Amino acid sequence: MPDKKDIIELLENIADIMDFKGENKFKVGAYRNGALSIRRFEGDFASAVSQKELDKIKGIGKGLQAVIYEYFQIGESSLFKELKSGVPEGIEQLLGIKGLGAKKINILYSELGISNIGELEYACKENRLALLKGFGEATQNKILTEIDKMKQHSKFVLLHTAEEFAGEIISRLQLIKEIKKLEITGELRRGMEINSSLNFVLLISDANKFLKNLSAEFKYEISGEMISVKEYFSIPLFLHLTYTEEEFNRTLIITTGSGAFLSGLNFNTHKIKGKNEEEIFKSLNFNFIIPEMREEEYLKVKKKSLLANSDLSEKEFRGLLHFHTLYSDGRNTLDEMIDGAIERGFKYAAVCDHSKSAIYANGLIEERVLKEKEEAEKIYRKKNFYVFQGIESDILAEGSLDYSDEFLSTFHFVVASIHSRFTMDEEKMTSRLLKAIENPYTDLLGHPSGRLLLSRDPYKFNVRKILDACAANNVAIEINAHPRRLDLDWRWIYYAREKGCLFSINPDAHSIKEIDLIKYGIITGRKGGLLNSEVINCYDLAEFKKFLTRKVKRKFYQE
DNA sequence: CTACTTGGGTAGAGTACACCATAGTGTAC
Repeated sequence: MPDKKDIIELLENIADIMDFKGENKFKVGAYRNGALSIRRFEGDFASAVSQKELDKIKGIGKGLQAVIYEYFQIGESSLFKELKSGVPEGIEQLLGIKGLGAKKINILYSELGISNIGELEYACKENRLALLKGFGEATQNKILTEIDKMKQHSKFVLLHTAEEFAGEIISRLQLIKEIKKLEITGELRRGMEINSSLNFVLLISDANKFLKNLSAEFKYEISGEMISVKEYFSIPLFLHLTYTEEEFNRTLIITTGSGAFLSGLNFNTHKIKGKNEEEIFKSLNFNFIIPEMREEEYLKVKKKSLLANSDLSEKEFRGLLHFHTLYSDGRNTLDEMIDGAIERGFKYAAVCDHSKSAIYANGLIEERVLKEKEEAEKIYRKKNFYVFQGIESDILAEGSLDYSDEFLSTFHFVVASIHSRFTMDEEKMTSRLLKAIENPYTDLLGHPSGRLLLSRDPYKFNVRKILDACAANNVAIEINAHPRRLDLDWRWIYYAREKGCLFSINPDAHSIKEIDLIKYGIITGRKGGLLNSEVINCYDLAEFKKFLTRKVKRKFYQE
């Protein structure tokens, strides 16, 4: 039986091909919009289909209904099949290249017969693109750079993907009874934001039997005590074999790394001995350091008080700050999001939908803000759970936020973030951010660098100046927990802490499920040694209210 | 293609920016 996800994918694929073929852009848009409507549809999709009730979903008209019903009935779409015939498969891949859209790809295909990335790269290198009408040297170079980046990025996966992979490996390895003990190690154990390989340490009882059983699960190569599985995931998998407890612990430390960290501590790997990691650190005259913090950056920190092990954990989080709802581009109602927060043990929340200039995200004009605020108060009264009236206000090109000061003053909590105009020189971007930080109503600088891991570089700005300004202006810094962002980069956390900055770790959730992404932000915070006391989400309700009124007066709900 | 308004027809996300070409298009957010 097809499910919601299959239909969304089908509609998006149809839109892509229509776009490539130069179909009417509103028709293409209708398919894209239809996919979005279904993505946001809250009810039971399968039953809506079987009850023939799709016409109740806004954005799904006659045409799309026919496509969906057909797909449910016969498992395919005749429209999609027809569209697809004669379109090479690589076209989809080409759409993934930044700077290349349907129109340009169409020209490349019809003029030069380019139908995949390999051919495109070759044509660029032969200078054939620059000769086409509408193309030039700059475009050609940009495409080459993008292809290069794609190749680099394909060697990594994001943290949550690595975790997913690891889960699959663990469930398969658990079938092999010669494995007495198993532990994740390497980049994933250190909570790195991107991972280039998966690593496990195994304690094995019988090597021959183990290898025999392993070959039933994986195709592997063996070299010394290390087994590598190359073509199972997009990144390689390494199993490090040990046969005694002591060996297991030593290997765990060595493979956890990082290499630079261990050599910086002058860890003599031959001398490593002990029942567990704590003992091993102790025997070498070091305090135990949690895996996440075992990085080169740790060794560069001068202020001793910053080097205590991070005590951040999910159970200390009381405030769910910065999340979205159906009002802007979220997939759940405010009411549902609050239920999600309550279920997860949060004690209060601040809804921060997009502001009015975020048109692409259905941002809120003043009138709609008022409506959401009203609802927030209602929910607060009904559920006896504090719902702060927040906003994620766009930082405009020159640094002002996109509501008047008067209007801004009516929010309980203001996140300021950049969502457009990323390409500015460092000086301009820095002063743009500075102005936003100096705005008296700004409480939090959202995803400070704008990076999208493995996809978009951070914008250029003077990070030190910005972190200094956050400290000076009492503006907290976000560690956006979305695995695509993990922004602020953990490498800057020690510097910010030294300056006395406060932090806020937020899932930027666009659905109930995404609230759980907060754990990746916590891992990232732990990498910088962050303490609960430095994270405003760990404040209790009274402390958080106090934080909100540290600079400006704010009117909370009347008791 | 969809929604809305009207009973057949029309509008539909807005905008900055890079690039190529020297006025306009394509793309991304």
